Amino acid sequence: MDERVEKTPDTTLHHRILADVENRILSGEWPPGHRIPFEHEFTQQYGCSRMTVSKALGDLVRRGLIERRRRSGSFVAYPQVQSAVLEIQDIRHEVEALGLAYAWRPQGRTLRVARAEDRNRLDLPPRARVLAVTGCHYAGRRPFCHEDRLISLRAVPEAENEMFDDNIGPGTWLLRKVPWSAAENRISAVSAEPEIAATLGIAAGTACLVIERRTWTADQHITQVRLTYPGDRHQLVAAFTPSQSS
Amino acid sequence: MDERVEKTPDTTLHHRILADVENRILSGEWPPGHRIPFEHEFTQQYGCSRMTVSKALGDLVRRGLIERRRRSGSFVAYPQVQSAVLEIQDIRHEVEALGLAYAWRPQGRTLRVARAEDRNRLDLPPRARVLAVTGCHYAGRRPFCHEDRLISLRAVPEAENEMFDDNIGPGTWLLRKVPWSAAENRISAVSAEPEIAATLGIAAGTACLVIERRTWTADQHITQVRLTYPGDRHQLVAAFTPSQSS
DNA sequence: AAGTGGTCTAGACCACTTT
DNA sequence: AAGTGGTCTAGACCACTTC
Repeated sequence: MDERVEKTPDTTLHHRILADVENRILSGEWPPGHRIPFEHEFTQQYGCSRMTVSKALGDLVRRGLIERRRRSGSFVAYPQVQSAVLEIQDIRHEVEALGLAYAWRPQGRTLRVARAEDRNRLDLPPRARVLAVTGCHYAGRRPFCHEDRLISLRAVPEAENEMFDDNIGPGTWLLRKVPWSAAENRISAVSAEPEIAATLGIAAGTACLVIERRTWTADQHITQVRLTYPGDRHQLVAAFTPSQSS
Repeated sequence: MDERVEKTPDTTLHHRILADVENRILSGEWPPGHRIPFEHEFTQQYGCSRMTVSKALGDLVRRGLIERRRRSGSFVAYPQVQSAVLEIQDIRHEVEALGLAYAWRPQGRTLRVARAEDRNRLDLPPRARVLAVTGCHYAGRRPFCHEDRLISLRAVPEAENEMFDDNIGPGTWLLRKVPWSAAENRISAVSAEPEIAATLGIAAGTACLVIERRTWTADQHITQVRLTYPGDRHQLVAAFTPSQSS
């Protein structure tokens, strides 16, 4: 009680408010459905302005811990949907982060007018031209992941002259060439087909983790890729409610 | 230019700023590394205060589209890590959302002092008591997902008297009993073992999607669960850069 | 030394929703 | 009708970083 302990904030005020409320929720002191204090009550308790409280509570909404309703107040949310954050790296970085040498070895490269199957993967207009690329990513000497990719030449015309041979995979190449994009990932499990199994050096039928990703910019689809990982060697980790925000 | 067109904002100002910047980035007009205008330039352009600009740019940082550095400015980020948002539902809701009847059928229930294997799954002190539960979730008449769960009786003592028989799976039960929690998910692919394959009605060795989830509250571990989905029937969808925020 | 973003204030008006 | 949260302002001080 003596000595000005207030000297070292060491953290921001809105972060302290956020952490305090979060602890009360995670400890069970404030169960789901519980009405937490109003903004003006927090301002009194912490001796701060409404905006500071508002920022903290807004972050809690973003994390899914509370819901806010006008005229009613703010309530602890019922945890029905867990929105987890999944970090998806570029494969080159993924491999190098493991301390292994990265390599890309191309297998096939086909230029063609989009078939019905292609247009299904990429949502293209009729007669659009696409580039289909297959190959394998290596971590050290072991196959790491098989790639089967479709690139829209309308979105990335430069790809037509690119051979993807000198250890630069199409994913890495596109990352440099196409400025920014949004994506959707679908994750599933499949039994490896014979050709892919041979590439990966596993028995046909082995369970594999498959990530299918569609990527687009503001107005058009760029690429669709099907990445096949040997299931027993790869794990995706998604942490829910990470400790950081703001 | 005539008529006050300013009448209908129809959206908030900070959201308009955010959308404008996002479009410039996704269209490629502002490539990675590009320095975007300073806050005070935005305030002039939009005729607003700094806090409004700050909120918009802060949201863009959260989405991973820009990075901000003091004294230097704000820059379009290099898209190396895609942090995708994965929505993980309670299985009951997942099934009912498909318009199918949900059912839970228990298979095994064992009360025991934690073995080494159990303590590895749940990070418990020696001699802690745990409840192991196995069973299957059904969508309509078809098996939907096999569950293999470990519950810490230290964290949830009431579970000792719970039988999990009347269509309330342990996940749903825990969701009601334990107020709020954080979790970590690990996603991988495995070949179905004979017993699980029999439960799911698939051939042994079929590729399955496995989600392993550990859940804890502020201070202690609650439960660990291993969910096995038939790989060809289930997909996880993770959207990157969703259109909403704030 | 100067300029950036990070934080915060003490107000204000408004939209929405429940009473 | 009243009270909540949502948005916004026009300032302010500070920390950090590059100059």
